[in-house]
Amino acid sequence: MADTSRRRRANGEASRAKILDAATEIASERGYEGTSINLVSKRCGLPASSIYWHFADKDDLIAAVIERSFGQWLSAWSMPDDGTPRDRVAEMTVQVAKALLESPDFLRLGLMLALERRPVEPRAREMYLQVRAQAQIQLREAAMDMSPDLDAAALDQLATYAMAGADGLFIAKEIGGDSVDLLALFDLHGRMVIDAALRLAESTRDEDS
Amino acid sequence: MADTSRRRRANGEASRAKILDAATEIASERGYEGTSINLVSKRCGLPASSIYWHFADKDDLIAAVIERSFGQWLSAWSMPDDGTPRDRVAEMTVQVAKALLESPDFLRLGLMLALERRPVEPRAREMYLQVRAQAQIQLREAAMDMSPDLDAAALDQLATYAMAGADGLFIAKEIGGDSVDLLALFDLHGRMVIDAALRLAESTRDEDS
Amino acid sequence: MADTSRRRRANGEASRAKILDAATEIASERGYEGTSINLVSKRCGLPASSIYWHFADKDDLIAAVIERSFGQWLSAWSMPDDGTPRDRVAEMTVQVAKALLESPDFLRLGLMLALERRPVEPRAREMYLQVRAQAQIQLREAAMDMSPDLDAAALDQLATYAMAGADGLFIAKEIGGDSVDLLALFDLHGRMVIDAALRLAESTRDEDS
Amino acid sequence: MADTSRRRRANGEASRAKILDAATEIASERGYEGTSINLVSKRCGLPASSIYWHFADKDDLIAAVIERSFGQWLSAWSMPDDGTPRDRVAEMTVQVAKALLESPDFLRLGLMLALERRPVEPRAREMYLQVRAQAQIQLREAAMDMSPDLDAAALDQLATYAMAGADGLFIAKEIGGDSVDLLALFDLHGRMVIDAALRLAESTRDEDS
DNA sequence: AATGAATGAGGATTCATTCAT
DNA sequence: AATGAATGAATCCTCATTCAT
Repeated sequence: MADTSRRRRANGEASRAKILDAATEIASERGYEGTSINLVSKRCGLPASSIYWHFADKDDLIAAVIERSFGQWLSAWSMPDDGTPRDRVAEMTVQVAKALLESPDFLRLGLMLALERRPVEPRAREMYLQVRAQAQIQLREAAMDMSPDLDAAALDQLATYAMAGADGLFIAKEIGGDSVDLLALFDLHGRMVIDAALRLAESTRDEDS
Repeated sequence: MADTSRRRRANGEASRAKILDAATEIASERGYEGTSINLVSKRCGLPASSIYWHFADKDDLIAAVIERSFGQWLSAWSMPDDGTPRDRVAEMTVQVAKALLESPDFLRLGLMLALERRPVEPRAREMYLQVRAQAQIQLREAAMDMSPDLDAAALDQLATYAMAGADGLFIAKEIGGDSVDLLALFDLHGRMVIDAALRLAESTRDEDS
Repeated sequence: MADTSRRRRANGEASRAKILDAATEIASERGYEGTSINLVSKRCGLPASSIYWHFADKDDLIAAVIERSFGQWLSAWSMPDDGTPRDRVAEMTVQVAKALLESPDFLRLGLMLALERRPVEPRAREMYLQVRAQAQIQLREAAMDMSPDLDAAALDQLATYAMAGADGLFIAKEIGGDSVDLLALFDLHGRMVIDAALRLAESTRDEDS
Repeated sequence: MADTSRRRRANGEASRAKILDAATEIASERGYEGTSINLVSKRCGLPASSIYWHFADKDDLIAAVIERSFGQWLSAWSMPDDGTPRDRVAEMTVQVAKALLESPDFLRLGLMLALERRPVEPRAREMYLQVRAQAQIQLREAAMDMSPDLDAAALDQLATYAMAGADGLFIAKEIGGDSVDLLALFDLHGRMVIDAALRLAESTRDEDS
């Protein structure tokens, strides 16, 4: 009896989660426009009108998808803080690669949203871009940690290049499927980024002298 | 009178072009689902039914968009065939970067299509993936040209990495806008790919010995 | 504790009043169909389900609005019982005009309900029409008081004309806003009604002779 | 064959008219909110989506209802231009009364729209109010024609009073049905308005002396 | 006395597509 | 070569109402 009442009370949250699960699946497969409320309703078992009890509108729903997925994604990797800078970059690279493999939904939907340029920008796109910007800052800090001599522009370039590689490899994996060895490619990318840091540091020194 | 009839004939192609222009704009802004025939009709000034005179259905229209955009994209760059391998890679890198800057519609739409995973896959997606696969083969050949010692797996990896960088940098430019110096990043990427080729060649030799 | 429980008890009435306030506002702005429970819920701050605790259904709610508004409206004026018949008519006219100015909600909603002709007639419409019918009887009695010689048909006509003027002037005020001097127009109307009574009395005598 | 093709070509207009007929009926019975596109669709036999070929949206549809009804209404009466002013007023009064009896839809819907006070005012309301304003101007001119001595304020008052009477009597007829002799009441109203003109002229003269 | 959650029916509107001309 | 008109299915979302707590 106590359980029943607890379950009843908790149903709100449970339903919300069921809706978000369904919406995440569908949105990461078909993008913003392709995610119809009806489809979500069928997938989660609740009537469409119930979705509107939990979310103001479709925009709100998909923004919530990004928000929740972001939390899960964040918890999947963390900046290591011991070892040489190189070791730490290598470790981080592996973590990011694994995170990409484990929860591709977030990135796939995010990239689709990011590529769109519709007149009224969905709130979800804005949220995803903010998340990306934060990640970029972390990458820049890691770059600074590794090559403290680099100037601001070089750090930006490095961080952008590092993230671009991650995005591109993710897409390669999405398209190529099992024929793509994401871990090996990320390993290569990690080493390339370290090389790039050295190269940029060199050219910085050259300019100074 | 003769002029009029000639113009009438010519209008067929002109209308087709107007429709494709509108559809390209919209599809590269909003993806496959977001491109409604009605919207295209409004943007190109022709009634929706006229679109169906020129194209069998929506799928056919968007496939035609990819087809035409691909032609334009192809004509924007060509594989150089003189100089050292390094020079040729560098030259090609610049050309690709410039082509991305000049006609981003093709890649933007292509990537959106590639990321989507809907049950009935649009013909346009299939077309884009084929184009991509061809490009990958060319990249592999360029890599073999540059480092003839590499084994098949290494060549694949290199071509995949080169293309991933291009995709990722394109996305960075799309999101970052003017704050991203695409040419400089592509230049960096070109050099990184050459380095990677050397590195992979080294490790191949190490394994052999 | 005693206070709390008392306040809890009192909240019942207070909530009911808050709901009725919101419903009155909305219904007099948008009519029967335009008054959605959700809108009322948002305006009064109570959840929709709470509205159903106080009222059986939407029909019941709007009927209650009419009922309460009618009470307020009634208390805003009373039939004077001294002076000459003319003075009493004049006094009543002013009172009605003032009541219209002070609480236009009742009449606005009432007239909207009266004009509608939907298959299932709302209870509120029925209530409003009854109130109107009673008012008409009172007007007829006032007319009889003033011109005792008039026959039944003339009395009906006079009462109808008097009320029609009031309705029409109310509408003029609603549409014209500040540019309409309702008191002056009601004053004119009052005098016209008295004239009409005399005129009808004359023609009655003419027919008799 | 010629007939068929003509009819086919004319179908657009015919469908538009069928839709407007149905919408007029429903809107004048149930007001703006009560007029659902689905109901109109059922009444006119065309699918709901066809209504959107002819009208941009519901607002546009109901505005078109007012526009068309207004044309029909206008053609139902015209200002007479011979006889004494009194005769002309009397004649006009009869015409207005008959027009009210013949096409009550326009006025009923118009009054419902006029009474509403919703945040975003329907275009149809705006149109009805413009029509009303024009009618008021005509009434004012008739008043000036009859009592040239009246000052501007008195003319406004007179025109407002005349129109208020018409509105009020229309409502009385709507509510009272057959028990209300609209022609007799309008006749009374016409005479009252003439009396009022004299009265106002008198008081104007008094003030002057 | 109140409310969070749910729900089926219906709201307006857009969809891709067809067809007669 | 083109288009006005039509159409059924689907879109997002709101409706009045219920019910367990």
